Amino acid sequence: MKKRRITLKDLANELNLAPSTISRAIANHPAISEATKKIVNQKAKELGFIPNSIASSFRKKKTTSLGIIVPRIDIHFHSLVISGIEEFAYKASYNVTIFQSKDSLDRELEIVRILQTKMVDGIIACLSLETDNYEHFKKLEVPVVFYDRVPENYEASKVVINDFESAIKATEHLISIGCKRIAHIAGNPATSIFKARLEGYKAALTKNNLPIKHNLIEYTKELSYEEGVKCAKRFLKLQGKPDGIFCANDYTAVSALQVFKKANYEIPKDVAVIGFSNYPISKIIEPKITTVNDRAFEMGQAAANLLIRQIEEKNEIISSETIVLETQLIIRKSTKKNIHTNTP
Amino acid sequence: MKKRRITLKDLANELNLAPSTISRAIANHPAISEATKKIVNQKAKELGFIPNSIASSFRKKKTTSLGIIVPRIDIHFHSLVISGIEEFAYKASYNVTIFQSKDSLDRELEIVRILQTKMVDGIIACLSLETDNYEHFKKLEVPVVFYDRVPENYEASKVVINDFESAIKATEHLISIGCKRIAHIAGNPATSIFKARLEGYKAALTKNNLPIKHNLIEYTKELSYEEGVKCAKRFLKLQGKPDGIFCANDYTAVSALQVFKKANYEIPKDVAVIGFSNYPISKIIEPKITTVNDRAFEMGQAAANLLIRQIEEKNEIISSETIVLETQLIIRKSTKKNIHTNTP
DNA sequence: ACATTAAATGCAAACGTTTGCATAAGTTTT
DNA sequence: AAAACTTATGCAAACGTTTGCATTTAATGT
Repeated sequence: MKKRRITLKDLANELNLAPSTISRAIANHPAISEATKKIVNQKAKELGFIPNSIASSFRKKKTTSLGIIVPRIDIHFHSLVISGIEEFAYKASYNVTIFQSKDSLDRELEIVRILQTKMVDGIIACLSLETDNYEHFKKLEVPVVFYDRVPENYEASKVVINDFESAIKATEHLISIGCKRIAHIAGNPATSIFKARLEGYKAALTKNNLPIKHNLIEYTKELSYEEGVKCAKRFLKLQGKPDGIFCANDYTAVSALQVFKKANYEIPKDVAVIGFSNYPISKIIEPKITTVNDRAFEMGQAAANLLIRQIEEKNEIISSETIVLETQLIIRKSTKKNIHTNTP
Repeated sequence: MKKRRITLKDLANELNLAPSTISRAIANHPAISEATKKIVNQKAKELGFIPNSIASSFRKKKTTSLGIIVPRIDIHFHSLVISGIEEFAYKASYNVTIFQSKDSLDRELEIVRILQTKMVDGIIACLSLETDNYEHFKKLEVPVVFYDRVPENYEASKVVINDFESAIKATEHLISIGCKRIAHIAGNPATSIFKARLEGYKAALTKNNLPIKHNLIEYTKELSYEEGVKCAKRFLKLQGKPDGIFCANDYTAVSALQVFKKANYEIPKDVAVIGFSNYPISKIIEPKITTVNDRAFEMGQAAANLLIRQIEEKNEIISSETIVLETQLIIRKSTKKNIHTNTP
């Protein structure tokens, strides 16, 4: 004989009040006198009343929970974004339900279908690599905010960094320390952010009257460490070797650094290396790697903020909004050519 | 005028059937004829019926969702565990709601309170560093499974690795390659897992007739890279320097490796280094670090599996269960003293 | 003293699904 | 052909909270 949970009605009976009064008292409704609120809350504590939030959600048609779709949780970037989302959501009394698309469109479709069943008040999503149309998101009745990998040619709320400008900044930093032959390890250009980084790289060269040499650009499928090693080795075989390498992420930057180091090139003297994303490894590896802080945590916070604002928006005038976060270049030893450092 | 969502009743009216029949048809109940099931499903698709899972949860008193409490999402270990949980839960049609305790007991208490309101069918938790009693978990009416940092002297379901045995294995590996003066960089012994690693280290020494030297053991608060550097530097100042170092995690292993390398010691010739957890960095850094695979992903899967089994358990005979996962030593260059490698 | 207003509480329906039990129709057994 | 099942469907209540509206009581104004 397991004991039933205490409900509003139990409290009402106990106190000879209407359930509605109890409900309002606990919700701190202004129409209820302070006196009754006090009694109710006291009795609630005494009987160990725990509100049934499912019943509440059901009645109010509001779950105060957000659905998050990420490619994979165990990628550091995404775990930081999720952390930012959770942090903001928690303070706003929302909770966060997570799904991994595993970069599969099929799975993304199924997740969206699950979320359709109305368990969340809003959705934050980073598109899977396979996603090339957004019909499934159109069907959703709740607001959606995309981050990082966002839909193109489709009106939606988004939180992104300015990859193009950031890539220019990074490339120009290499130029500013005297690099003339700057190489680039690129991600898959089918993904907009990697394309933007590539374009930024090219734009910086052009802007500074440096030629774009196609053998100084190497493409990867997924910017893995192993792919980075291959790319760097190809650079190493070139006649005119690069004196600076801008890598589209930090893993490939580590690869480049190690390959050139092993071939007895000095970093940054012979070749400077710059990465992207500020992964933990970038400040541990020797020499520490200059990189672009991609603001993952802040991106999560901004996305949650934007989404919750949209959920709670009274005036439904704004249909979509795009937030572009400012990145910053974190300059470390791998590009400190001209600077004598005496730090221990 | 926003359109209302299609409900079971709408379908029922449309088809001149009772809502109960619709409900059963969609749930594929055996009492419903195949013919009606067909009509119902067809009509459901036609009208775009999406079941309201909140209503269902409310009625069934079952949410098919799990609550996860982790210290921080952006710690690689935990993100791997979460990934394992999500993976298993997804296949079992559960979804996963995440909370970060930020290693704060207060926050853990509040999260438990939130989860109390019955939005989850079960909970997976890694205790916060501050947690020293488990009263708040006792109040929960749903099954709880702990992982990694688990309660002591308290009956509960747990998923852990055998830290003690793993530490013995790691230390004996150092001994097997000829190390005589083995140091240890330890975590905070207040945390059971770090204490177990320390004890395993000591046990291995004793078992192999090596003395336990207290200046060869350095303690850290949180096993950070920076702390690791400090510990390693202290080892470097010793008269009898270590010829092998067993570190309680990979970050401190990287520190040790770099500090000794910088001081012109060769790894592993002069000093061998072994880490713990198999972080990505361990196989990227030069030389790659021998480490203990802590099975984070599998730990998540096992926890989810155990929890869901407990949720769905018909016979409530088993009140708690502990799963100990087998670790494995991943041997890499940082301990390959006697082996000539010709790998490129 | 009576009308008006304000403050506090109660009533009852509603949210969309599920489920035990009843019922109707059809089938088999005797 | 009646009795006993089987099969398929319907009825109606229930889950616990919230909310618009009605009602009661108290307070204020004239």
